[in-house]
Amino acid sequence: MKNTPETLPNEQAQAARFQQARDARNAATAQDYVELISDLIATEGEARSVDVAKRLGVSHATVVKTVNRLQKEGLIITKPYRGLFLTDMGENLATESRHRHQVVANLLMALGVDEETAQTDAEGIEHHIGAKTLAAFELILKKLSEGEAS
Amino acid sequence: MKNTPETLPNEQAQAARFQQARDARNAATAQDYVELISDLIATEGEARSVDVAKRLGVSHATVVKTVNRLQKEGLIITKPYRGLFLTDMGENLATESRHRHQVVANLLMALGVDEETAQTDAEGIEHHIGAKTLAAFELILKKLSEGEAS
DNA sequence: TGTAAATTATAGCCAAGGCTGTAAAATAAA
DNA sequence: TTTATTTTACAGCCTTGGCTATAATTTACA
Repeated sequence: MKNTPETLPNEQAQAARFQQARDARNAATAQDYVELISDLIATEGEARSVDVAKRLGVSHATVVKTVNRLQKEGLIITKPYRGLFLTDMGENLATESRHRHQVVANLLMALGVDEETAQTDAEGIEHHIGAKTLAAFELILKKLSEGEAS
Repeated sequence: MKNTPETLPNEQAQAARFQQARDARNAATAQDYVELISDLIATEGEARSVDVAKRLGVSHATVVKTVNRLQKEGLIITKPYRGLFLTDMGENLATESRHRHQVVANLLMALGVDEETAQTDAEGIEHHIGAKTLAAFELILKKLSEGEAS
């Protein structure tokens, strides 16, 4: 079970990788919120913070605080007692995030992972998929769907 | 570009997914530290906090603080001016994390992603790969390496 | 209409993980 | 041996993202 490398990557390169992972972690919250709000509006007609809290599995106080921040950042609009809405920027981010999520989940399932596991792991993975990796995933899925007479 | 779902997942199920993603995020730091310390010891003979800081791309003060926490958690041992060491628990976590990292990076490359991108994205993705998904990835890689006369 | 329930907001707390700046200790070099 | 450099440690600050408890507001119902 010895799997240590013989050499390490270049110092700056490695630091850049970790930095990118940290950036992705920090961006994840905003993506989760706008994606969920967009989904709630699409399926339920409205997105109330109570429902966001329930679906994220956090307290409503946490949601209120985070929503306030995302509102300042220009992603969300709140109409008190009338639910949460997305700005154009928020809607664009939601669409993009949802797409990444779907691609990741579909790829995992194509690789033999069951749906529930795929959905769960995709929830974390999606935030760390760069443009190149996303393109590679899409290409694989396209190939598989074309040659689906396997 | 409308990709909204018609229905939402079950509320509890969705909350559990987000919770798991948050748990993975929280565990990521410890994994990054022990993995890097283990790699440094293997390749350089020692792991000093200065080098950990440089390779993570954070300040040394941040490393000191985090190392103190991980020491309390029983993963790391510090011998001042003699570098950082891993407990058995830390070594086990490092081995496991490194393995996951390698599997993820190899799979990305097998799917057509270039090495640098694979390494970067793997740095974030690895923390969100559950046992089932890891097994699926390993199976794919095994199949590919067996039928490598493609 | 008036009251109960639901929803939203606020206050205050905590831990993690960043940072800068300063101090101390050990090592290396003059 | 003294001095300079490197390494480590510490103090104090910030933001994010959690929490509970309490308050305020709105909606819904009796």
